[in-house]
Amino acid sequence: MTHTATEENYIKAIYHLQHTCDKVSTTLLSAEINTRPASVTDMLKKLRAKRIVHYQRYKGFTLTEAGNKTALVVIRKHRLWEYFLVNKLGFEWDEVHSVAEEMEHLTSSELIIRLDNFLGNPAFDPHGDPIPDNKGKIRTLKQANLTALPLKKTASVSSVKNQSPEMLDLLNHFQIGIGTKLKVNKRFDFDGSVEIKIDKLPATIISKQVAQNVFCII
Amino acid sequence: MTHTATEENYIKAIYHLQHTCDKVSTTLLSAEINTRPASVTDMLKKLRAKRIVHYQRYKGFTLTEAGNKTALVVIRKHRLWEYFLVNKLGFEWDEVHSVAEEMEHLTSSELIIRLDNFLGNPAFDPHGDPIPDNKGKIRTLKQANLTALPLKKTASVSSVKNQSPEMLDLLNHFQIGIGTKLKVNKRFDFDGSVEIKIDKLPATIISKQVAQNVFCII
DNA sequence: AAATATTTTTAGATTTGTCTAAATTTATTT
DNA sequence: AAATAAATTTAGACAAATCTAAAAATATTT
Repeated sequence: MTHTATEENYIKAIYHLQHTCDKVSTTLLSAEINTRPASVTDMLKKLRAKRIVHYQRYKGFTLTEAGNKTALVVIRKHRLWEYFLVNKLGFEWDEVHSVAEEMEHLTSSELIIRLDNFLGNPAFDPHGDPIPDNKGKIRTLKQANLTALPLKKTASVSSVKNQSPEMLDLLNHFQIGIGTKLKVNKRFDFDGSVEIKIDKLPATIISKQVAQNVFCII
Repeated sequence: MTHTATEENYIKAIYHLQHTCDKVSTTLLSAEINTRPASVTDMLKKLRAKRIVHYQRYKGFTLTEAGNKTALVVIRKHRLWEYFLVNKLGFEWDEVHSVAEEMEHLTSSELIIRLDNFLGNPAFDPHGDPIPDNKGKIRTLKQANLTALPLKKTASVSSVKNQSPEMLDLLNHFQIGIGTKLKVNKRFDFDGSVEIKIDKLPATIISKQVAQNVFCII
């Protein structure tokens, strides 16, 4: 069964919200996709008719098995295109999201198979988020942010939670990117800041706010 | 000003039809884009309001200067994506049209600038059709098909008019592609067929129908 | 538990692009 | 030039996705 771009956006949004709260509410989803609650209700009826969501009026909703599968296909496409945009076309991290948002709705499945091969079947997108494989399987990593990492052990940066331009700007300044090897020397209880050391660079201190957003493989 | 994907399809279709007949009719366009004449009339009113077409009821229509510009942007995008699909993702000629048909409506202009550079600013797509540059300029070639080419002079295949899978199949069989060097040895008046010679291959005869579709730089 | 507030849904309207059927205009025959 | 045929447009309807305003259900407060 095929879905419109709008339906796909709803499905993807529900998928993401389900990972923060197990049953999604109308208002929450409406805020996520910038529509009015009434519009969400209308769409939910449509998605229920297509057996994409479990939904009872006034009771919230979740994706069905089919809905989950669809969400993973869309997320796969989104992340593969992000990888393409950054690694082939030279975009920066923070510029690719809105472009990939459009590209994820291209319908050709042959296109995605070939794109995936062209890119070398990447497992993670430029922000470190895992790319579902063509069966919908996600390779997850055990990760910890810089406030939780064991001290004095070299670790590799694997993802960054806040992906805003401001964050990118700061990380560029510290010369931190996905794959950067670093270790945490010390944590300061006063303000939660941490001192980090990257090979060949002088040790620096980064704020708690940043440390909470930078994740490493453990 | 921005246009919907549907509007872009109308604009592109009008552009192409204008190159076969200088004023386009409702029925002709409706056949081209598989809609009913009534739908075309509706869209023409919208495009006229946007100053994309010159249109008087019952009198046919043509693109305005702005309409032409828009058409060239869409065609540029279409052909760049076709180039990408064939030369980077390994699609065959005849498979790319419908995929590019979707990709041409991606809206990011930054994307197209970067794509163009990534591909090496190609001047011709995989079918030999010229790719308008970012100012809308088309580099045209003086071309002649195999029924009109001077005899015994080596020429380079530059484009193919009919781009169906069946044509591709036949051309693959003759080992003719864009850029192939060949010469016409002889034309047969009886059926209009022509004998061609490609370096290192035995001479072969191709039908008039094929010869009319294969164009070379002269 | 009653009153109030919040959330969710319904009802009805709007926009985009399409359709059919009927009316109008233009073109072609006789 | 009248009659017929073909092309084009209008009128009215429909589906998708949205909205506002009002009604209904659920949650929270007192």
